[in-house]
Amino acid sequence: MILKEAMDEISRGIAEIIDREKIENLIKTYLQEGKEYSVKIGFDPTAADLHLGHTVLLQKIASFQKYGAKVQLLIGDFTAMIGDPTGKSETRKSLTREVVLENSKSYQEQVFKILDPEKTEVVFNSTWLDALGASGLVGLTTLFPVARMLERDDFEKRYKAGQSISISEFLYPLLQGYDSVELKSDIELGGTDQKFNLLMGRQLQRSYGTGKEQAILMMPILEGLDGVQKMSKSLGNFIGITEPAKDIYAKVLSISDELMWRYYELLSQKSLVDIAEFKENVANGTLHPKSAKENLALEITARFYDASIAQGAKEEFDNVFKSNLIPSDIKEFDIEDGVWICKALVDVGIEPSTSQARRDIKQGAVRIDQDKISDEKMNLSVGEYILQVGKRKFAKVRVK
RNA sequence: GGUGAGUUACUCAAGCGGCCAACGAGGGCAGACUGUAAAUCUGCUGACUAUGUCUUCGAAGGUUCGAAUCCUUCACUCACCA
Repeated sequence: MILKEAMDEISRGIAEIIDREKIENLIKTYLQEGKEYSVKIGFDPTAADLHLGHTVLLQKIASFQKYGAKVQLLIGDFTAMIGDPTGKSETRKSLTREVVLENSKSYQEQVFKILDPEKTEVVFNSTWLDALGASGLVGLTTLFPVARMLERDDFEKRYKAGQSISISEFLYPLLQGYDSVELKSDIELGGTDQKFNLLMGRQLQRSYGTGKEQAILMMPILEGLDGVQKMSKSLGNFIGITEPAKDIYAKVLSISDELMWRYYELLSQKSLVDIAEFKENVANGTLHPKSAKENLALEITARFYDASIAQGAKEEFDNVFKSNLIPSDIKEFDIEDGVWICKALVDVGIEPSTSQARRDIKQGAVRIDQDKISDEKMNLSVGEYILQVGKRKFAKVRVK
């Protein structure tokens, strides 16, 4: 009974599972005998900020922690220096060791907003990969043929398209797989884009005769705010978990209706039954899609803050966009008398250049104290003004 | 190592001596319509107090009144050959 509950929770939203039976047995054994098992999850500390895309995986791991998982949080400090080629259409530049280590620190701080630190062990793969040495590395490479390596989707594409693939990129999956050998993981979690690498771990565990073959559970890749490409920092379509509450709220509300259901499925903790009901109600017109989205935004915001802060973010949002009020916490600047408006807009950081400012004024996108302006040559005289560009960029200036 | 092709703005991609701050597409920004949704329509999309000036077409030189366009060298990428 409890096992079924556990498996239902574990299965929610997943993309693919390899060796489901094994996972079920591990959980069953835990429930019966209290025996723990290890779950590996790898993070590449290439970006120091976690976003909602990462939390899809983290939440799944948190579920495992309820059912006897001892989590091996692997910081790929060694492999990050190579750079994972996954999903990249071009060679990725590698990071220096210092940057990697610095990133991994802030990673850990953020990860424990979701994971239970008591049941998590943080490990660095440089621990064993540094020690592997050239001979160990060569040994590892003999276990896998190039032709199989080229089967990997992105390698295949790049190879056919005549783009360069460096040898070090071949090493990446091997080393990541080798981590599983060292950690003797029972299960490894990752995104679907990691399938090849995850399977490599399973394969290598077998090749090295560890007596284990990790089960694999893959989560779908969360689309970013654009709803098309995967959420990532470099594409700028992300919601960071350390962002201010009002930004998280506003960003969730800006996603498309279609994407909202995806976020519900992967990020909300509401039951699937509830979500199906929302969906139906929206379809038959009894629930406005905006309301459904507001609920989602509140829930997600509250996860990283709390319910009252989330509510505050909502009110702030409604004030600004429904009632056209000015946000309460806009930045203030002191500016000298007689400053050219375009210059002022650049100085307070809501326009990138005076050229852009001119264009926006021409298009009626710039407002002073709520009134559209059209004279791009005007100067600001003494007083206090609210400058606004578009719908969401504000600044308060005091001209002296 | 040899031969050939290529390197253009955020991305893709035209241009191959002046009409080029550089066609087009995507993206982005802004406006209209809305629910800061989608779809759609429109404008903008190097910088500069600006009917002009300046810096951009891999890098550095050169030819020319004039170069993204021609020449030389260098760097990088790709293909075929070895």
